[in-house]
Amino acid sequence: MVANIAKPRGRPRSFDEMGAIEKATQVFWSKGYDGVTIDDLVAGMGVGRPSLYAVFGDKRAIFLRVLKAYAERKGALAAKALLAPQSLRDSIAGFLKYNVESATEKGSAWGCLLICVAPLVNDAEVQRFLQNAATGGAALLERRFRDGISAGEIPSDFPASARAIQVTDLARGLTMRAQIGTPRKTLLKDAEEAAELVLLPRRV
Amino acid sequence: MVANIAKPRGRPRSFDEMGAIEKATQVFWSKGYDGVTIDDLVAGMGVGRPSLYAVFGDKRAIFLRVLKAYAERKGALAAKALLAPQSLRDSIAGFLKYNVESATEKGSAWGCLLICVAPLVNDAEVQRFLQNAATGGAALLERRFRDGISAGEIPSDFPASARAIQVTDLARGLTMRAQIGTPRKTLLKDAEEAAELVLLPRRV
DNA sequence: GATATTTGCAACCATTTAGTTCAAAACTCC
DNA sequence: GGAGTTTTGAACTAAATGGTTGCAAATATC
Repeated sequence: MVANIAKPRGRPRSFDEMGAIEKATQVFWSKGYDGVTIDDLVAGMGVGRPSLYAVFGDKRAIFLRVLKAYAERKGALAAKALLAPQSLRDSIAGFLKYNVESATEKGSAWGCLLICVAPLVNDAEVQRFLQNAATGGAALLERRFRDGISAGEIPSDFPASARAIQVTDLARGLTMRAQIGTPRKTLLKDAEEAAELVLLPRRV
Repeated sequence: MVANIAKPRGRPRSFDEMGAIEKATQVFWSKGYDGVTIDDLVAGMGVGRPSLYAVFGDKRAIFLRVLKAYAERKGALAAKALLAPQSLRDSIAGFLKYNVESATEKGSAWGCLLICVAPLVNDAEVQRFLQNAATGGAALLERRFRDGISAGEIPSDFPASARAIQVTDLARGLTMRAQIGTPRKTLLKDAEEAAELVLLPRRV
C-alpha cells in the first residue's frame, strides 16, 4: 500500500509540489539567490502567486526547501559515486571531477547551490543546514578513506579525517574557480592532481 | 615634487575620492553585492547621490573600483607575508592563516570580496579581473615554491605550479567554510594541516 | 568684486518588487 | 443538485529602488 490519503476537499491543485520545487531549483540555479524575484519563481514554478505564498511561504522558505532537495539529490549522487566499486584514487578523483563537471555545466550561471550561492545567503537556518551538509560530506569522504585503509590502499596512519576536509576544501576551490570562468578542461586536470595530492602518504 | 595639479576651477569637493572608495569597500564588505543599494553607498561613502553618479558612475562601476583597490591592498599584504624571511612552511601556513583570519574578522559578514562575493557578480569585466587576480596570486605562490627549491627546502622535482594552484584552492575552501560559520579556531588548525599537505614531497 | 565653473542638497519620477485581497472556479460530501 | 471547502487568477497596495533635475552654495579666475 503506497498511501491511503483521503482526497482533499476543495479544488485540486494544478501543480505538483515536488515538481514545483524542482523547477524552483532551476530558477535559483540560473539566477543566484538575490537575483531571483517572486515573479521569477511564479513564472518558473508554474504556480500562481497566492498559491505560492500559501503553499510554500516566501522566497527564503522556498530556497530552504530547494536547498534541501538539492542537497539530498547531490548527496545521493556523491555517495553512489564514492561507494562504487573502484580504487580509492578513482573514487576521490571521481568526486572532484563530478564537482567540476556540475559546476561547469552550461546553463547554470551559478556552479553549485551548496558551495557558491547558499553560503552568501545571510540566514541562520541556511547556515546551519550548510554546516550539516558540509560535515556530512566530509564524513562520507572520511569513511571512504577508512575503507581504503582497510583495503590496504593507503597506510594505516593515513590522516583520514584531515584529508577528508581537505578534499572538500579543494572541491570548493575548484567550484569557485569554475565560477570565475576557469575552463572545464583546466579544472578537470586540476581535480586529477588534487586527488593525487590528498592521497600522498603522511610525511615520515 | 609630488604633483603639479592646477587647482580645479569650481567648488572643491567635500570628499576624498580614495577615502570614499575605502568606505564603499566597507559597505560591500558588510552587505555583499546585491545587498547594497545606492542609498547604502550614499550613506556609507559620505557622498551625495548626484555626486556619486557624476564622479563614480553606477553601482557596478563603484564595485569595480572597490575590487581593484581591495585586490591591490590584499595582494600587497599577501606578497609581503609570502616574501618575508621565514621558512617555506611558515610562508605557506602564514598565507593560509591570513586568509582565515581576514575571512573570520568580525563585522565582515562576507569573508572576502575576491573569493566570496565578487565571483557571484555576473559581469564580464569583474570575471576577467578575478581571473587575473587569481593567476597573479598563484604565480606569487609558485615563485615562493621555486625559492624554496633553490633554498633546498623542498626537492627539485617539486611540482611548484600545481601546488601553487592547490594552495589557492585550499584557501578558497577555507574562506568559504568561514562563510558558513565554521569557527576560526577550527579553520586555523585546518590551515596548518593544509600547509603541511601541500609541502609533501611528490610520490616516489 | 563680478563671473564662470563645479559641487551639494533636496525633491522628484518611473519602475520594480513583495505581499494581500477578492471573486470566480473546481472539487468533495451530503 | 446544493452546500461547504480549497485553489486560482487578476488586480491592488505600499514600499523600495535607480537614476535625474533644478537650484543654491562655494570657490577660482579675471
